[in-house]
Amino acid sequence: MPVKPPDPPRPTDGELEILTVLWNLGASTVREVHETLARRKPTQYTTVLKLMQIMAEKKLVRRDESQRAHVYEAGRPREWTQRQLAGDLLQRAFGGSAKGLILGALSARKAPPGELAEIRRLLEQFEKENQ
Amino acid sequence: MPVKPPDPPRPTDGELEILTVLWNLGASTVREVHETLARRKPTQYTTVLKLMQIMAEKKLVRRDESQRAHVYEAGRPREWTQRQLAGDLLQRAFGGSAKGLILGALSARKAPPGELAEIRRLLEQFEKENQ
DNA sequence: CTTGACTAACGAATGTCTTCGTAGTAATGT
DNA sequence: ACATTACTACGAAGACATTCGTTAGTCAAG
Repeated sequence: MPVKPPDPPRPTDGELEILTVLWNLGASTVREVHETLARRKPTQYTTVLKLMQIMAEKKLVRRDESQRAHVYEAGRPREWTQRQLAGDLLQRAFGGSAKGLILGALSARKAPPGELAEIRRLLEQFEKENQ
Repeated sequence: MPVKPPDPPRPTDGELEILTVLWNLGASTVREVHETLARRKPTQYTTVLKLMQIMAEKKLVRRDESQRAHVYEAGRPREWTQRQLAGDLLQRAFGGSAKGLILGALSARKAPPGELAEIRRLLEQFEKENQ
């Protein structure tokens, strides 16, 4: 019987920033991630390195050590992690009420009308699936 | 010129559980919060007390010390905190895309058709306001 | 062969979150 | 008055999270 690998834990704030870079760039070295991150805020190279090493232990990223400069890749696709995070907040802060979470999101940042229309289409999609 | 009180920080997981109890019960003593919490998971009284004391320092809760058993109250209404948390996750994990967050939430937990209809009404409301 | 650049690894310091034991104090009952 | 109960306050321990300095290995150029 195959053993199912356990889900990696919820990423911390710092870890999520690195994952975002990896999702945007694809598999990258520490140097590439550091360069991207350092553009937005001052960060030491070894800080990024250490964080990514820990993330590898936690299985938040995969590491390819075949090259001298190890190549890191996000362990889960962006959508999977986003679903986890949304579901987690949904339970912890909204008692499972998707309506509450959506109201909170829309109140926090007024979405432009174009996006609202997209969201409406998304919703119709879900209603169709669930009928 | 009046000084605006700074926003309290994002509550941690444990703090959010306590806030949820306070929002449900209204102003309460540590004992009341502990009793409610202990029903769901084993927790020491002093653990809850300590957490609530720290939350008072952080202004996450207000404390009325006029009675021997201090009375605590959530520092911000539930909706305000929910909006903060939703907005925070929106920025950190979804690059500000409300559509992404909503997709994540709906994928994480299939909402019943009744709730989907409510969400659609909510959306129409927002489209009306934004036109 | 030596030097310098690049990289991983490690250890330590600091801060935060969570938990719990202990002490002191006020209220209550006998 | 004394013991018991109900609180608050405090300190410390353990687990993470974050940051950074230092060391050591590898490689290429001079």
